[in-house]
Amino acid sequence: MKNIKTSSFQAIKADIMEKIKSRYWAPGEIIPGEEKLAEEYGCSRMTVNRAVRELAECGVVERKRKSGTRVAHQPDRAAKLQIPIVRKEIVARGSAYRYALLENSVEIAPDGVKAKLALASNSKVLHIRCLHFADETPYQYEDRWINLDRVPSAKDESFEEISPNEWLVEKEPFSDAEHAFSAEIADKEIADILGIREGDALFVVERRTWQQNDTITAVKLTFPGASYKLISRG
Amino acid sequence: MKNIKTSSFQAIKADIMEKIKSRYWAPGEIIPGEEKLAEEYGCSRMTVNRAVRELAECGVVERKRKSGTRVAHQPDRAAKLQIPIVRKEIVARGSAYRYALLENSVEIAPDGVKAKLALASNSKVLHIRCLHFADETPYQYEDRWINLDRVPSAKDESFEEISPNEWLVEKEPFSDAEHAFSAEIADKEIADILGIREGDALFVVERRTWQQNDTITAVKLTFPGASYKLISRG
DNA sequence: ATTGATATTATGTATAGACATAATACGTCA
DNA sequence: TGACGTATTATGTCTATACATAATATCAAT
Repeated sequence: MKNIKTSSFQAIKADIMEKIKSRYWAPGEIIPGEEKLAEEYGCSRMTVNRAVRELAECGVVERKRKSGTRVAHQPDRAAKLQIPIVRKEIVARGSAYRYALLENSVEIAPDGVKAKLALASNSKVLHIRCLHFADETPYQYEDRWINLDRVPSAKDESFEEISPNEWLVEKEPFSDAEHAFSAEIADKEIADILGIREGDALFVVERRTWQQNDTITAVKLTFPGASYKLISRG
Repeated sequence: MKNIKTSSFQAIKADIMEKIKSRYWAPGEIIPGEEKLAEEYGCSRMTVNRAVRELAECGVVERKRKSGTRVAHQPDRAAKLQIPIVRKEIVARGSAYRYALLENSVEIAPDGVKAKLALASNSKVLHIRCLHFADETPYQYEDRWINLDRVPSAKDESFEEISPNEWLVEKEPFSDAEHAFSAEIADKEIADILGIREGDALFVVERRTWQQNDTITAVKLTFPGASYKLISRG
C-alpha cells in the first residue's frame, strides 16, 4: 500500500482507480471498507467516503450498505452529450445565424403527438415548424409540439423573432429530457425545405421534455446528415 | 425562507433548485454564501456545501472562490448516453445474437487512420471488420482499427469467437472515449453487407478510445438507420 | 498612477465523532 | 423446518471546527 503524502480525496480517488485499472482489485471484487481504507491512507473516513462516493457516481464501483463496495463488472460506457442551442452552435462555428418560422398554429393533438406528450384527449397543442440557417444554408429543420395545458403562454408568443427552442429554455429551464437519435432518408417535402436532394441522408434527433410528470414539448430536429456531427467526449 | 424539517443536503439541494426554477434567484444572480445559507437552513456549512457543490457539478450554478456562487446563465442541456455492448443490447431486446468476423489483418496504417489514432508513421495497426446479427438480421457493421503499439496482444487474438468490442472492454477497461454521430446513405458495398438496399439510411457512430495520451482504437459502427435508436434520458 | 504587499472573503478540503439506515446474519421460538 | 425479532455491519449523512486556497479589495510605497 503506497503511502500518499497529501492525503486528499483526489489522490485517493486516483489511487483506487489505478488499483482497479491494474486489476489489483478485479471486477466484481469487494474492496476494503471505508474504515480500513482510511486507516491505510492515514486519513479520516469522510475523505475516503468522498473518494469512493465519486467513483460510485461515475459507475466505476457499486456500493451497497452492509455488503460493501465492489468493482463494477463493466463500467458504464456513458457519454455526456452537450445539446447546445442551435443559434449558439452556429455562431460558435463562426457562421451567420438566421431563423425562419414556417408554421405556428393551435391544433387538437393528433394521436401520435397525444401519445408522445401523454395528453388527455382533445387537448390543444401548439404546432410550430421552423428552420435554422447557417450562412443562409438550411442547417436544421425543427418540427415542434408544445403542451398548451402546461405552457399556456406559448399561445401569446408569435415566434417570429425568437425560436421556440430558445423561448422554452428561457421560460422553462431545468427540465428533464429524453433524446432519440436516428437516421432517415429525405423525402420530397423535407428535401425541399432543407434544400437538399430527395434520398439524401438525414440525421434526426427527437426530444421530449418534461418537468415533474408533465410533458412540456416534443420536437423532431432534422439535419442534413452528411454535414452534422454530434460529438461527445469523456 | 421555508423551514425544512429534516435538514438534509438533498432537501437543501431541492430547495435551492426550486428557488432557481421559480426565478427567486435569477440567472446570473449571486446566491447567498454557504455560511448564510447554513444559518437559514439551520444546518452546518458542510451540509450546504455538499448541496451547492452537487448543483455546481450538474451545471446549475457556477462557483468561484471569493466571488461566490451564481446561478448559471444557461444550464447545460446535457444528456447522458449509455453506450452498451452490442451483444448485450441485442440480448436485452430479446433477440438472438450472432457474430461474424469479416476481416482480421495487420496493416500499415493508412493516412486517415494514422491521423485518427495519432500514430507515428509506418506504425502497424490491426484492421478488423465484423458484423453483429439480431435474430439473423444484420444489426451493426463494425469497422475497427486497433493501435498495435499500445495493445500488442490483439495480434494474438483470433476474434473468431469474441468481438473486438468486448475483447477491448475486457482488456482495457476505463478508457476515455469520443463519439461522433451522423447519418449516411448506404452504398453498394455496405448495403450488401447489411442486407439492405442501396440508398437506405445509415446511422453511424464513430468512436475513438484512449488511455492517458495513447489512442487505443478507432471504430466506425454502422446501423440500418430506420431500425436504430439511441435513447438517452435525464 | 502604477506596482506590490497585505488583508479579506468565499469556497475547497480535511477531521473526528455521532447517529441513521439498509441489508445481511444469527439465534430463538413456534 | 420456517418465521420472526435482534445484532451486526458497511455505507450514508450530519456536525463543528480547522486550515488551505483563490480571487478580490485595499492601501502603501515608489
